[in-house]
Amino acid sequence: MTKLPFDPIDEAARQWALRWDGVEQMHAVTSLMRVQQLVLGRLDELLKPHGLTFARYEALVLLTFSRAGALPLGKMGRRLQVHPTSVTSIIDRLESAGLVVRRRHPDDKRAVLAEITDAGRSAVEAATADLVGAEFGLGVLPDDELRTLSGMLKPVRKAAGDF
Amino acid sequence: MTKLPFDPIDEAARQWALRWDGVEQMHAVTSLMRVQQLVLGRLDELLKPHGLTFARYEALVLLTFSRAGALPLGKMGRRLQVHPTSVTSIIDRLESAGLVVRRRHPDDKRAVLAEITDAGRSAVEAATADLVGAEFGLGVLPDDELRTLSGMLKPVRKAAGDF
DNA sequence: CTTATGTCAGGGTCACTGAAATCG
DNA sequence: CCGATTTCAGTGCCCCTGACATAA
Repeated sequence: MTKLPFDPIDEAARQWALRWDGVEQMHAVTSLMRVQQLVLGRLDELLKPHGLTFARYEALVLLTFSRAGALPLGKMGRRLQVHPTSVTSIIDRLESAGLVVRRRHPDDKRAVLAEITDAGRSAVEAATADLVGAEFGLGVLPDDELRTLSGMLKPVRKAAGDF
Repeated sequence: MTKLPFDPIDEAARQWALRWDGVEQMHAVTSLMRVQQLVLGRLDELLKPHGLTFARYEALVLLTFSRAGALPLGKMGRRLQVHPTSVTSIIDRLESAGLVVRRRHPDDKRAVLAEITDAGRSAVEAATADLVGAEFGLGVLPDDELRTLSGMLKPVRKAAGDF
């Protein structure tokens, strides 16, 4: 992964404009993909010592936010916007690591609750400290730009039917 | 994937602020991940009829931009910012689909050139028409916001050592 | 009976590590 | 010998489809 003497996306956009429409969209989409990859890579690197991936970390954080420290898997999937089978897989691995336990739902016998353990809570705290310390890999952007960024991405999520 | 009656990221940020720092970063990172997933899903959906994924489409476009319609695999990897083994895999599949052929480099016998075929050029044109027609899944954002978005993402790429 | 919940099997894409062969 | 280029084997991650058993 050598450093290039120029911005590869700017260069691609320059060539793109010579034959096709939508340069702004193309540049933004390509930038989005690349930054997501870079940031996710950095976060996973930070989370690795804690035995977590970002997806598993998000699930653990969601449980931390729930009053009982437990949620049905289906509800977690809808909140985290991930596929039902992915939730099963994520909880499987968190359970193997002892950060979560599966329990039967007291009222609805179809449902399964994922409940965070003490080890899970410790892991979330330690991992969060590392992520916050590393500014989530977005340290180059000031807070007002971060708010602008989030604000511009929201209509995209809304248009896609997220909420 | 049911629609939620509220924004799950706003809700997560609200809870986050009650116990940890870095809400702006957390909100931006989560939004980035989600939007990337949504947009990539849409693009892959548009590209599927053409037998392409977004990664393979990008490789094909890069070849279209080269003067000879051919580039060494290593150079493609650096331009597309993907792992060397991923380039091999991507070219493997493009070659199976008849969109690209492998040739020996005339000067450097270690290197392998990927050369786009006529079928490859047709596929790029057709796929591009579909992507541009769908505004790359970013139709809700006006051009000036797209430029702002790309402009804010660039320092992140630069800080990560992309160029 | 219909719908909702969760699990499992299986396929697909891509990232990465480590090793190897080839050649400059 | 060192380094660059490419390939291959294998692992891990996550997404998705389809089928299934269970229970509301």
